Amino acid sequence: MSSNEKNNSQHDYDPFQGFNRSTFSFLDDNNSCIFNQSAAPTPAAIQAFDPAYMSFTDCLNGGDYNSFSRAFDMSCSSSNVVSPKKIGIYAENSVGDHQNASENPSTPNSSVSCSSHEDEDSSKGNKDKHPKGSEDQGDDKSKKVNKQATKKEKRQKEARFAFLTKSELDNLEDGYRWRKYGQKAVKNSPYPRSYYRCTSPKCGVKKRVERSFQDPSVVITTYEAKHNHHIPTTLRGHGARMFPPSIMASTSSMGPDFPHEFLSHFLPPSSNDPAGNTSSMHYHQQQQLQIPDYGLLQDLVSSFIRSEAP
DNA sequence: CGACTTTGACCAGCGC
DNA sequence: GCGCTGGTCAAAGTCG
Repeated sequence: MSSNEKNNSQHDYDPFQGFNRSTFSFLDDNNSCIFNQSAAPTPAAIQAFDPAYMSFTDCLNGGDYNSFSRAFDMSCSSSNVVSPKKIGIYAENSVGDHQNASENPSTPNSSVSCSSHEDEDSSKGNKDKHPKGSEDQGDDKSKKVNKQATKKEKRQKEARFAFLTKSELDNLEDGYRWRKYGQKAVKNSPYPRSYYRCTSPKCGVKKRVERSFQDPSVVITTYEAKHNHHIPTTLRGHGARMFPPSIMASTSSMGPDFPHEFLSHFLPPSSNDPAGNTSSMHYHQQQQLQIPDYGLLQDLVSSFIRSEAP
């Protein structure tokens, strides 16, 4: 079995494998930042996120949620106790809650925030969709019902990850090809929410993109499920330039589980992009995020590869 | 002409 | 039951 097949067979989406030394923020159920890039990971934190010790998913699923706070030296208040579900709530909340996240005073320098969860609690996300006119089509109806039931079961296992990114661009290029299938006005926000679906056949990955009302410079991108394919080799725009060639070559061999979007926020601008106008470029320009060591990225990649190796 | 976006309508879940 | 809201569909339009 190839490493790719192994990836595809994996059930748990472990986006933070290999990111034990990265910089990111977690949000709790109050969308309060419970850990951000300003807090240097402790050895315990590194251990907590080292795939050799425990995967991120395992950590989330573990019984001792407070190990998070210990691991990251977080001074969690009673309301900041971390739990997988509580973290996950973030991705299910309305934009108003996202706004709270972005306006949270505890995250003034937090440029990238993320949350994750298995959405077993996403009752809304499990709702069945009946296409127009399906009621008057006997067999088609039953087929669609079965299809929807399957979809429903599938969705219950799909992880969602939300990223808060500072960018002038709404649709951050992450290397994959997306087709917009909807846009909705968001309550209490002048900015609409856009719905995208991966254009790759049989890939059910979706993402929602919306801009924070409180901080319009913040783009909230929520990913749902994982890609069952690699990044397309033929990309429109500058997508393929988001990663330096060495990183692209490495990550493309990792399989679809690799969190390209997440990683992209930690990458310096690609030297292949003379215009430097990728979303990540905007991000780094605006936030002046310090990349402590470019080699670290290679380490992260290597770490991920090791964690995926049989 | 294919890929993609826009946009109004539809549907289901939820709270009251 | 009703209204609100989030999520999705699909026809029409746009673009390269």
